[in-house]
Amino acid sequence: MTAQQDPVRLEQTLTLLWGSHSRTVGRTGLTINDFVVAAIALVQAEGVQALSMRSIASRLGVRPMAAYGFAPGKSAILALMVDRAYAAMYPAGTEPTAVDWRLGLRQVAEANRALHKAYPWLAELQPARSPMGPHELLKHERELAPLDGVGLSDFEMDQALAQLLNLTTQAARLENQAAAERASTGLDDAEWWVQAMPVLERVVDPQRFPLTVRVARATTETREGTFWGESAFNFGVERLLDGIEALIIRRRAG
Amino acid sequence: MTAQQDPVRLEQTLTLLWGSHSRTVGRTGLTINDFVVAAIALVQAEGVQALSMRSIASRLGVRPMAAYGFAPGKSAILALMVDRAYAAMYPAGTEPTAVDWRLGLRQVAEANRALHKAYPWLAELQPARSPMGPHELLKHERELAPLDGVGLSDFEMDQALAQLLNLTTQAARLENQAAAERASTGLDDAEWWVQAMPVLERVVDPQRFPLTVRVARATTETREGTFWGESAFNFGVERLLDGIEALIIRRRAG
DNA sequence: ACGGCGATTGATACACCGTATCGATTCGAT
DNA sequence: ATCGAATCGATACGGTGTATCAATCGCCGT
Repeated sequence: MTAQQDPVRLEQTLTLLWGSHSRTVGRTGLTINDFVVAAIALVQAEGVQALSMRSIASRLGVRPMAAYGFAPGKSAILALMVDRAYAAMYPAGTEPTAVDWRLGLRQVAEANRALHKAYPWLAELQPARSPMGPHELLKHERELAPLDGVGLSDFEMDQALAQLLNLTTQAARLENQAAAERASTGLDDAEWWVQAMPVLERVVDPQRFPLTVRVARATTETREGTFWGESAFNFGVERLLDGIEALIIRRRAG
Repeated sequence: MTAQQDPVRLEQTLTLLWGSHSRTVGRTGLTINDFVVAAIALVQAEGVQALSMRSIASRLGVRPMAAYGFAPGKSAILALMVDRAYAAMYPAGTEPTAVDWRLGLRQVAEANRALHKAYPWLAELQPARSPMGPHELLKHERELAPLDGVGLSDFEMDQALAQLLNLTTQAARLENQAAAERASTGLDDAEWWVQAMPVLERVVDPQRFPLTVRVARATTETREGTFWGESAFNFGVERLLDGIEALIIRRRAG
C-alpha cells in the first residue's frame, strides 16, 4: 500500500487540469505534457504497480522530485493521466448523432469498454470524487446526450448513465485484476484450476452445493474457447438497457 | 503501492481456508483465528491502508513475522478475512425460503449491500480470482437459489447474479473510496465543492456543457438531505431486475 | 559589470511497506 | 542427556511518497 499519504490539493489540481500543459518545468526543458506522456507510457508498459514518482522521473532522466515542480503530488499526476485518457474518446468536431437512445447508450458502453481495453490502468486510477478535467466534462456531456428528451427526469438520466458506467468499470477492474494476478503468480486460469481442484475435491462435499456445482460446470463448458469477459459484459449491458427501457416506457405511459 | 510482490501460493491458501483455524501458531499461544480477528479489528478501526503484516503483529504483541508461521503471505490473510466476512451472511440452519425470484434477488442485493456497509474494506480486498473458502461457497449457493428454475439457462443464471454483485461491489467501492478521500483530505463533499466551484466557474464555459450543467443542478437539488448512495444503488438494482425480468419473460415465451 | 536575491535543484531523510535470510534458541523425541 | 528439527528474533533489501534544507543558478536593478 501507499507508504505515506498523498495530499490531494484540489484547487491546484483543477487549475493544472484546465491550464496549459506546454509550460516547461524548471530548468529541465521538459513540459508538463512530457511528464504525463511518460507516466502513461510507463504504466502501459509495466502496469500500475510500477508507477511511482521515482520511476516516472527516471524514465525522463531527471531527478526523482522533478515532478513536484508543477504537480502538488502524485494524485495530481494521476488526474492528468485520467483526463488524458478521455481525450481521444469524443474528438472535437464530432457531434453526437441523434439516434435511438438505446443504440446511443450501447455505443457509450462500447466506447467505454474500448477505453478500458486501451488503458487498462484507468479503472484503478479513477478517483471516486473526480476533479473533473476538460475531457472528462466533454465525455460526460456526450454520454448524457442519448438520454436527453426520452422522458426521464434529469436525476434519472444521471443515475442511468452512472449505473451503465459502473458496470463497465467493474468489468474492467475484474479483468485487469485477474490479469495482474495471472502475471504476478505466473498461473493462467487453467493452471489455477489445476492447482485448486484437487484441494477442493478433497475438502468440499458436493452434496452441500448442488447449484454451484451444476452452474460452474455449465459455465466452464459454455465459455470454452470464447472469451468470457466479453459475453458477461454484453449480458450486463443488455439487461440494464432493458431495465432502462422499461422505465422509459413507464414514464411515457404517465 | 505494494513494495514487494505478494506471492499467492494458491494451494496452501486453500487448505488454510478449509482447515481448522484453532491451530495455535508457534509458541505464541495464539490461534490462526486470533490473527484473522485482529486483522479485521484493525482494518475496521483504521482502514485498509493501516493493514500491514507489521500492524497486525503489533496489535497482538508479537514479532512482525509471526503470521508467516501459518500463512504463506499477506494475500492468504486477506483471503481468510474475506471468507470470515461472508460467514454471518447466511447462517447455517437458515434455508432459502422459496419465494418469487425477484424478491429473492432483491434480498440478495440488500444482503450484499449490508455486508459492504458492515465491512467497508471488503470491496477493496476481494481478489478477482477468489480462492473460494467455505463461507463464500455457501453464499454463492444461496444466492443462485432464487434464480433456479425460473427459465434461465445455467449460464444466464451465473451472469445475472454476477452482474447484480458487480453493481453492489462497484457502488460500495465508490462510496468507500469517497469516504477515504474525505478522511485523508479532511474535505467533506460540501467543502470539496466550495473549493472546486470557483476554479471551474473561472475556467469552464457553461455553453459548451449545457446537459452536464442542467443535470448536475438537478441532482444536487434532488439529493439535498437524502443519502445519494442509497437511491443510486436502488435505482441500479431495480433497473437490472427489470432487465432480468424481461429476459425471463422472453425465455418463457419460447 | 556586478552584487544580491529569490526560485529551482539535488540530496538526504523519514517513516513506512512485504518478505528473504540467517544465526541463535528452544522443544520434542529418543 | 543429547541431538535434530522447528521456531524465533533480528536484520536486511529494495521499494514507496514526500518534507526538508543547503547549495546553486538565473535574472534584475543598479
